[in-house]
Amino acid sequence: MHAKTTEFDPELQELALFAKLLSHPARIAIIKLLAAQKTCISGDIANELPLSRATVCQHLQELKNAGLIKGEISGLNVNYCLNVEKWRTVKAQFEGLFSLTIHDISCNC
Amino acid sequence: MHAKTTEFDPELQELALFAKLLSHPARIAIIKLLAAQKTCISGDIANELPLSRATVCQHLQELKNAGLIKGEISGLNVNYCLNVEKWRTVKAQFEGLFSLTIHDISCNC
DNA sequence: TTTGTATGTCGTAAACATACGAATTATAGC
DNA sequence: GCTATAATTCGTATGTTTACGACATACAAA
Repeated sequence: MHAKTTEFDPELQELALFAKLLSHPARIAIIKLLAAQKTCISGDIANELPLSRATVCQHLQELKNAGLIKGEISGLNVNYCLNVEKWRTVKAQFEGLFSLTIHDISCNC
Repeated sequence: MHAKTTEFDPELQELALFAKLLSHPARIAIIKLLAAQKTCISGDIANELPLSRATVCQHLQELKNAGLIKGEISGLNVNYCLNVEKWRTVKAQFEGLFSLTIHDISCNC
């Protein structure tokens, strides 16, 4: 994050961070897989995506650091799942933005 | 956009691009200002944000290139406004994501 | 036509994101 | 203990974003 972004309203900063999480198709794909419980296992997730294991792992860590997913070691595998609590928070933030009342009557563009 | 992102489902790519638009607090702030019609004029928008005019202009162009806002010259000023049509499209895409049914019962994390 | 004001573009520096091979860690099973 | 396997971290190359001063453009009004 650039230094300047900290000068914005904290709510705006948080929403921008959530948006950044969703700003790569791999991360959206991961969230969708986990929501559908098609697979939990790191390797299986990597196999579903057109990226190397290393890159997928990087995206997984990004989602994990943000608290949006949780990971749990199970033998040789690692199971990931959505943090439903956090997902609800993200959803609520976006819904706040999208429920803005739009006053576009006086606009001539 | 990296070459690899084109290998994902086009719907996912589009949503990721919309998310990228919202991934900077300045751009969210601009959208909120325009939605509230607090101001339309480029210079006034710049004055509301803790960034230089040049940088704000860059963010405005980014939103404009994506079709999310429209700009119209009016004498010395430029009036911007939200493209309500496009905003509805963005909203619908996100709502699609957030209306995912979550199957987290079998997950132990 | 000159001057001032509002915008936008250019060039560029610094920070950040994406991607992956190679090395590392950690567990399972022999 | 060894070996195989799964996952992650490291190092690094490449591309993108953010930020802004300086310059360019375009209109208005003196």
